[in-house]
Amino acid sequence: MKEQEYKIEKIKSFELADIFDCGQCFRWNKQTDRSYTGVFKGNVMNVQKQGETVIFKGMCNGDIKEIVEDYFELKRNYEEIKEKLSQIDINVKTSIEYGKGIRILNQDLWEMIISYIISANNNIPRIKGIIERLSKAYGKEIVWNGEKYYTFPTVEELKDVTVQDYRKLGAGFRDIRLYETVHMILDKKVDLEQMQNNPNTLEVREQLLTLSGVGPKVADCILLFSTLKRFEVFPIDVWVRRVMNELYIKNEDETKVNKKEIEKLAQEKFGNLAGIAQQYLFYWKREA
DNA sequence: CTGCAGGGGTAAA
DNA sequence: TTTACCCCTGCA
Repeated sequence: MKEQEYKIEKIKSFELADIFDCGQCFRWNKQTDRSYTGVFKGNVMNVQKQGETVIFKGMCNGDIKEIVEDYFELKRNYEEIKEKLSQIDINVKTSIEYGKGIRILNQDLWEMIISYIISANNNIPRIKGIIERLSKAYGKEIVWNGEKYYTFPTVEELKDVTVQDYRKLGAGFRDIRLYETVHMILDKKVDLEQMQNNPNTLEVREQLLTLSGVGPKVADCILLFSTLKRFEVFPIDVWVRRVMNELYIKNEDETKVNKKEIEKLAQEKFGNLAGIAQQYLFYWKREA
């Protein structure tokens, strides 16, 4: 672990608020100077933007340039993606103008599984609180600039955690699901490494669905936001249902809109970029 | 101030 | 297809 800094000038498709507040991550917090600080993959990092320059500073367990390029997926050409999606229709185009700086982060698979189980029927401030307390209780401490930070606990670090312990952290009824999923992964009932190497998205999705607390929406979020990086999936929550109904389906009772219908529509319209389109639409509709 | 609905779903009935 | 579930917030 050592303190490092990395700077990128003239960066495109990179806005801090769009990236960190679009609902994909739970451990990045806005600072009083408008920069964001977060903990990921054993690193603590602060990101600030000055004009078209982004400055990354942090306590990193490797070369900061490589860590940043991997986590923010800097090789992915968002200019091209946005160009392509903008041609679909005026709604998508508007949503992209609104969230032009969104990038999907390459987040740890294991962390995403646990985080999105916690997210079920829950709101963001509370989700963040539970994850923070979980990390503080079972993760490793990193001190940086006189502040204490905590890494997300590994599977092994949660080995002896009981259902009651999760309940005490405020996880609520998700306690048993966390416990069961941790043990399914520990016992290799589901093999994350194998999952990471499996190119068949439907197969990986089926495996994720066997985990306790992982239903269709949570599975799709894991597929999209983790290192699995499957951009063809389209997570459907109440907001996505709302925006898809408003823009395209126009059913007077939004709760009656069939999920299958939304999925089909998303596949037809957005194809293998459905997941990214979902992020632009979701962020646009929820913030505006 | 108290009461109550509802939230970025899942699993069991 | 419907319902309960933890806990916090917003609002009557």
